[in-house]
Amino acid sequence: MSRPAPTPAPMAAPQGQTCALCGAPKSSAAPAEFAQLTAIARPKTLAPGQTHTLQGDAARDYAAVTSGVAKLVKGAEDGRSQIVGLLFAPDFLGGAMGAGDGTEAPYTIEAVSDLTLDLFPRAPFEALVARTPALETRLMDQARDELLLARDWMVLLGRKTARERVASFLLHVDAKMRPSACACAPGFELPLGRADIADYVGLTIETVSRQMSRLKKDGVIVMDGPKQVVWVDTAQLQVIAGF
Amino acid sequence: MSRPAPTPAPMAAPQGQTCALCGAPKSSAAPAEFAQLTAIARPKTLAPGQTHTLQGDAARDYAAVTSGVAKLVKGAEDGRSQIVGLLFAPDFLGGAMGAGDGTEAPYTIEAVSDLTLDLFPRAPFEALVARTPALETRLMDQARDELLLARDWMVLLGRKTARERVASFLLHVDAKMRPSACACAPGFELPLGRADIADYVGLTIETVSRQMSRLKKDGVIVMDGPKQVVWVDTAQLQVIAGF
DNA sequence: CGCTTAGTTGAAGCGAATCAAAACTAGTGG
DNA sequence: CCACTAGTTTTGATTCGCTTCAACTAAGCG
Repeated sequence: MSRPAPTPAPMAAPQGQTCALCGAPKSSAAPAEFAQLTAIARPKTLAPGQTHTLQGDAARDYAAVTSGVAKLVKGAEDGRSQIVGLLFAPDFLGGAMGAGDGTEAPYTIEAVSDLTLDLFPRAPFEALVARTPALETRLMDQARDELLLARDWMVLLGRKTARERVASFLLHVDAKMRPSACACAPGFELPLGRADIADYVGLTIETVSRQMSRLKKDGVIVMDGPKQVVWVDTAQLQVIAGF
Repeated sequence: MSRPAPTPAPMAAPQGQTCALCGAPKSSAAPAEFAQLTAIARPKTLAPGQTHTLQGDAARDYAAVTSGVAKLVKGAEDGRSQIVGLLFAPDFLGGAMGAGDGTEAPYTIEAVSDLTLDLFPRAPFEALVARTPALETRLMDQARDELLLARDWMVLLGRKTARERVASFLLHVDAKMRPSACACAPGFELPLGRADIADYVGLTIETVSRQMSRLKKDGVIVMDGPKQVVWVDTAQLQVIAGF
């Protein structure tokens, strides 16, 4: 859980990303290799709750998150659903499409917060990748990172207690929302509501709430309202989160 | 769960794979593009329980399973462990190594049955991949398939009941062990013991055993001893396994 | 034949889900 | 600014499914 993520090179950063809290630039400029990406990018904006792709639809374009947070959701006809991944800027929606042409998308992509995407039409994107080895490498790296994260999450879902899951989740969001470059307050805003957290860690809303209350009571986290995390004892959380 | 897997081209097949049950050839000959792989392959044999790589070790070589079944295991210092993937011939151990050079392996690779591997030393393998686009594509496809499977398993671990998990597991093994080409008896041998099944589906040995007994009692599966599955009602299992 | 290991079955305990209701937050309009 | 409402979060009481603990059975092997 919570690998430090060795400063991921941004996939596409037309405008410089800035920290939502302190306004400091979040990532350095995109390497020259990726400049051509911006040429074929088409921007798209989504409000919270809106979906970009539905599970079962044909996958049309490739896409990258330029701001906000999106979730990948699976399952659900009888109400049960599981979030299989969260996407923060500047993540790329790589594995989000099925194999070859016209295969149906394996999960629904939904905006959690206000979300902006860069869409890359299939044909020109694949052509660009074919003649840009550096880009292909990045794609491969992202796929590997996603796989490692998915498997970490398998351990969480298969073997961890409710307390451990919530602690792990907080560490994960902390790492994603507060890059080392940003030196603002030692807290962050939760981009997800309790229902989404529950879907991500495989618990119910009530259990998540109870565990959050317990962490507050134990002084491991300090909050201001249900979404604003003012302070976290990272070391302590790591102990609680377990292996 | 249990996507039909559109006849995966074998990664490396020095000798033709044969069905463990009926001896029929399991997969067609390897495409010409992959012939050079066999040139750099070094075979390795492992007995059940032996490990190929330990979680935390430096990843040395790439590898492919040529026969038998291997498991990828995570976690474990306090006894809890989770199997994050099973490898059947002719699977490739792609995501099994960390990033770049000398990064530590993210999980332990252990033989479940008698296992034979083809090892590919890092340098020549990467050189070969760099000049063989078809191979690179195969690698990418495998990574994507593994990611999809890992996320299917996240749904299983996060949201399914014990009964659904065991049914899903049986379907998964059925699909892996009984390729459509093989027309032998409508059963298969479980390559894993109850303990490994439990680690894979996130339950305890006892619960797995109970659910298996229930499936037998309900007539959904017929067994001869604890490992030999004589017959399965695939359609019924799919209903039980849930979405 | 005893020993070991794997699997099955039973009884009791516990952690998370479920059911239910109160407290809080945010948005809207008087 | 405050009252009103809709949605979210928190808290409590109870239930249920899985785990835990424990005994027993079956198969492999010196």
